[in-house]
This record gives sequence, structure tokens and C-alpha cells, in this order.
Amino acid sequence: MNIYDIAELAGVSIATVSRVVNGSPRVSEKTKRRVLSVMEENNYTPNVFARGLGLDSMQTIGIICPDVADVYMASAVAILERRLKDYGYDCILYCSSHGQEKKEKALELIIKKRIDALVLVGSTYAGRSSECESADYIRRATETIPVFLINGRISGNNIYCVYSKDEEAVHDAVSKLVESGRQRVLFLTDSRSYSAVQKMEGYERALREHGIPIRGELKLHTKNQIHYVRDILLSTRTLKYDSVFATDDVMAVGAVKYANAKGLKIPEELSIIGYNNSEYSVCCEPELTTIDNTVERLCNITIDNMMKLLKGEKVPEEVPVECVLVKRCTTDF
Amino acid sequence: MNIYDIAELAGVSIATVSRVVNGSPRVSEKTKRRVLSVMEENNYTPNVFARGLGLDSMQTIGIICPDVADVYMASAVAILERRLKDYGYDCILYCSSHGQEKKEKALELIIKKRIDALVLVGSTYAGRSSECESADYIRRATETIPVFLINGRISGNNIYCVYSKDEEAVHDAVSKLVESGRQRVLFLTDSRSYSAVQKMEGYERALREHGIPIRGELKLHTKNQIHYVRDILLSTRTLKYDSVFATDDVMAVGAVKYANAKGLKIPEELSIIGYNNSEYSVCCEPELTTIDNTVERLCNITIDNMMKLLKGEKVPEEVPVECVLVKRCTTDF
DNA sequence: TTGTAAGCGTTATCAC
DNA sequence: GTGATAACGCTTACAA
Repeated sequence: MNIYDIAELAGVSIATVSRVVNGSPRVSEKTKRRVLSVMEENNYTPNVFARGLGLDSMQTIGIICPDVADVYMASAVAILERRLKDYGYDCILYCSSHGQEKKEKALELIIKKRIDALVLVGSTYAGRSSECESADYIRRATETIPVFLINGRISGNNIYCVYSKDEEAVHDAVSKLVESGRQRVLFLTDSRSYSAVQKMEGYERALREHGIPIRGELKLHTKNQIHYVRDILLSTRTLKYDSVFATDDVMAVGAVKYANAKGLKIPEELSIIGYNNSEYSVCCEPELTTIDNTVERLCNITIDNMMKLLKGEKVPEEVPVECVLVKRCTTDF
Repeated sequence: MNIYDIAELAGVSIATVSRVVNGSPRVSEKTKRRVLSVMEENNYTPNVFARGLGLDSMQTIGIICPDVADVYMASAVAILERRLKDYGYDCILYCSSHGQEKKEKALELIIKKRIDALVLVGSTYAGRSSECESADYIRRATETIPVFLINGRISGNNIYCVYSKDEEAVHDAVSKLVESGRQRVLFLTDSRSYSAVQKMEGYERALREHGIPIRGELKLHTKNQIHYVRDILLSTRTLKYDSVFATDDVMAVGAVKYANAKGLKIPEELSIIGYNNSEYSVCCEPELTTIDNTVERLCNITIDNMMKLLKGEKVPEEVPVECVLVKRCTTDF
């Protein structure tokens, strides 16, 4: 059942049917009703491919994230999808993994799908500070379509970034740790993404401002897995620290598990701060003090900007967003 | 840059270019090389809409789940996406929410996109036992494309179900609880989906087989939120139970929190079993005994079957899969 | 092995 | 208001 069939059954031309389908005002009420009823009876659905071919758009937005199984990405994707659906856009989802090659491949493939815009979720796409060239594959994509980064920051034409102020948030949190008497803050991270670098800088600035030396051995690169972190901490017996700052709640939970296993009192003997305010933070005992980087806001702003841009309006290229410290039971400030 | 441009530059017809693009063997080595190099130089990408129009397929699979922010769905989607990408298919993702109307709407919309097949993740799409008519909207979809259910079970043509043996798993687990001395098993659930009903039946069968009366007040319908469950349990002081079976880890963690808050010893004074073997199960203290319903297997089997079916092979309409009991510290059997 | 030409189902640009 | 008709860019018989 195509537009020709409907046209014939309604006794009009395909042009008229097309006008009805697209809500053109240049159709008489009478014919419009006739056409609509014929469409209804035969439950006709316009062919999206043909339409896509003509308009060079299928009203589809590409979303790339390293891994939707990660709760942070998953909640971002969930929010993006809902908002986009409301605006009549569909989502095609790519999970790219983390490798540079895989990320490039994912971008290349999704661009071929002639999506209307692309969203990259997660700061892994912002490149590592040490290899600045790695963002070039993203700039290449912007020749075709606008690219939106969630929690990443790349300069360039047709790139729009919404990111949380991680440096500041970590700085403030670590400062509170220090001001409440902690001298040796263990910094746990699993990434060298833009956001991870920001967090590290916030950590270092807080220490510097309080006249505390920055010790390399207190910056631990690990995996974002509960038991892995717990075991690492249990096995490194020479390392001394009175508090832990983790760049993700999962690692913080690992630290909680470590403290519980060693019989350390939280927060008195070990203070712990996590990141993302995920469900994990209320899972462990005691519950985590954590930083909420408000993914929901980041996503909403991104979609707002995207819709404006697609309508031809101008939108800001960078939108920094405040984080929120959520105090629970693993700190005493 | 389209197929005509490439044809002209390579001094061949568009048919030849098309053959090269599609790897047809009916092209001479020489022309193939020439065409390929021209394509390379101009980095030509065939227009997917035009191709979709001709072939009536864009090599795209639809995935619908109630909410990707849920860890279970998210991990399923992650696995499906990876497998499908490997087979050259793209994924369009819809989060339908739970309402009947919303689910119907999501299906209707995604069908219009002319996807090659549809995957429904989660037993909510299998309809509630009490309203059997609710699965009809799914059967309607199968007139157009094959529909694959993950952890759901609907009979019908062109519907393929892969589901875990929840009834059996719960039966076995609850039996162990009873055999280790528990008499009053609190059953926590947040859903009336096919899978939830199966679990309830397993629970009841285990009690029946052990001559324990089934008490309505020990079947608690609640929300899948840690603090909500904890608070409900804390506030219902008249209810007596010596063990908890939860149909999701999140609720089980809520029960752990309740026990910890009340100072009940786990598992001696309160045994707890969760479901899904999610990361939450190793987050709380003590860590949860839980049932792993092997989403990964369910997804892999689904994709295997889908690829076979799309190649024209026959595949089974129902594949039940065993669950695995993961013993940790909230039980003593 | 290669080319010609007819679809595929729309939208958009003209006329009328 | 409505109708022809030409794009849109590809695949695929059918010819050569």
C-alpha cells in the first residue's frame, strides 16, 4: 500500500496525498477528509526510506557511548531517548568501547547512516590530554553533522559541549576533607579521559591550596570494579591514607568494602567520597557521600540546544554545569 | 558525490559501480580496482536511504525495553547491540515505559521505521496473566516482521521467545531456604509481568511441596527501590518472617538494609535471596545470595536465532534457559 | 564482463 | 486547490 494506491482509492493525485500526509494547508477540507479516511481504512504508513531519500533525513539522532551497561551511560541514554522521542526523533545507538580505533570506527559507521546529529556520551571522546590529536576524528564528523558532547570538551566548529564542572567539584570536596582533618587523600581513578583529568586537577589544586604535598603514590589508577578495588587496597599494606576520593561510586564502594574488611571505622578512620550519586552509593554500608554531576541536566541542556540548532537557531558552544555534593555517611564534614 | 559521479570518474556505468560496492563477482579485477580507487579518492559512501528504498531494508533491528536506565535492560541492550553490530546491523532503541498504551505506541512507531526485526527486552511485554488480551498488539507486529522476546513468552506466528526458567529457579531456591529451617519466607516483588508470575508460582510450589501454608500477607508488592523497601519493612512491625525472597537484587538490598537497621543477624536471623546477580548484589554488606538468570545467554541465543531466521533458516519458537544460583553471604544453605 | 533502463515511494516544482 | 512530472540514489533484471 503506497501513495499511488491511496491516491487512486481517494480519486486524487499523489501530490494531494502527500500534501495531506504532510499537513499542507493547500488542500480543501473535503478532499483532506476523504484522503485521511482512505489512509485510515488501509492503515497506510508512508515509506520512511523514500521520504528519507527525498528529504535526506530520516529524523534520526545517533548516540554513541562506550558501553550502555555502565549505569551512568545508561541513564544518559535513557534521558536522551525519551526527550528525542518526544521531539519525533529516533535514536540509533552505538556502543563504541574505549579503544581509539573502535571509537573512530563507530563514528565512521554512524555517520554513514545519515543521522541528523550525533551525541557522544562520556568524556572518553574528549581525548586524553596527552594525545590531543585523538579528537580529530570527531572534528571530521562535524563537516557533515553537528556533534554534541555530554561531559566532554572539544573545541571546533559544529561541536557543542555540555559538561559538568568536575574540577571545581572535586576541589571543593577534597578541600572539605582536608579541612576536616585529613592529610593523606587517596585518589582513585580508572580513566584518563577529559573528565578524569579535570578531577585530578581539582584534587591537586585542593591539596596545593592547603599546603599539602601531592604524592604520586596516593594517585592510584585502578579498575572500576568493587572487588578489584577492595583487593588492591587490601594488598597494598605500605600505603598510608586517611581518606579516599574515587572518581566513580563503584570504586568508592570498593573502598568501603576494604574498610569493612579491615575493621576500619568509616568515616573516623577512613573517609570516602564517590562520584555520580548512583544507586551504588546507597547500596553499601555506610552509604556514600558522593558528587552528583547531574547527568539529567547535562542531557536536557544538550537536547534543548540540539533542537534549537536543528531549527536554525544559534546555541552556545560550551555550557558548564555545576555539580552537587551529596552528603551521606562516609564523611564527617 | 553519488553513484553517477563515481561511474563517470571511473569511466563505467552505475551498474558496475553498484556491483563493486556490493562485492559482486561479475566484475573484472581491473575495473573493480579502478572503481575502488575512485571511490576511495572521493571517499564515496552509498546513500543508505536510496539503498533502503530499493531493498526495503536498512539493516536495522529495533530494540524496545521499558527503561534502559535499569541495569538489567541496559546490560541486555549492550549485549544485543554488540552482537548486532558484528553482523552489520544497526540498532534503533525505544524505551517504552511500562503502561500498556505507551508500549503499544512504541511498537506502532518502531514498526513504521521498517526495521528488519524487533526485540522486546523484559517480561513486561509478555502480558499479565490476568489480562491475556494485552499481547495482541505484539501479534499484530508479527504480520510485518519477526518479533523476539527476551525473558517473555507469547505464543504466535513469527514470535520467538528465549526465557529463563524462573519458576524452577525460585522453586529450588525457596526449597533450600525451607530445608535449611526457614518457615516464613517473605516474597517481595514489584511487577506482575510474566516473569514475576513465574517466580511467584515457583515460590508457592516450593512451599506447597514442603507442607508450608501460603500466606497472602507474606507476598508483598512493593517498589524496586532500596530505601523504599527498607522503610516498608521497618514500618510493618506485625509481619513475622525469617527469610526474604526478592524478585530483584535492588529489593533484596533493601531487605539487607532493613536487617542492618534492626540489628538482625544475616543470615541467622534473616536469610535473603535476590535476583539477577547484578553489581548491587556485591555492593551491600553482607553480599547477596542471588539467582543469575543469565541475560547474556538469553541475548546471545536470541541473536543467533535472529540471524538464522533472517537467512531463511528455521529456528525454535521457544528456548527455555536454566538459571544459576549464586551463593554468597545472605544464606546459610 | 558491462551497460541500459525500470523500478523503489516519496517530496517539490511547476503548471493549470 | 489540484495534478503532472522531475528529482532523490540506489539495485537489478535484461540486453548486449
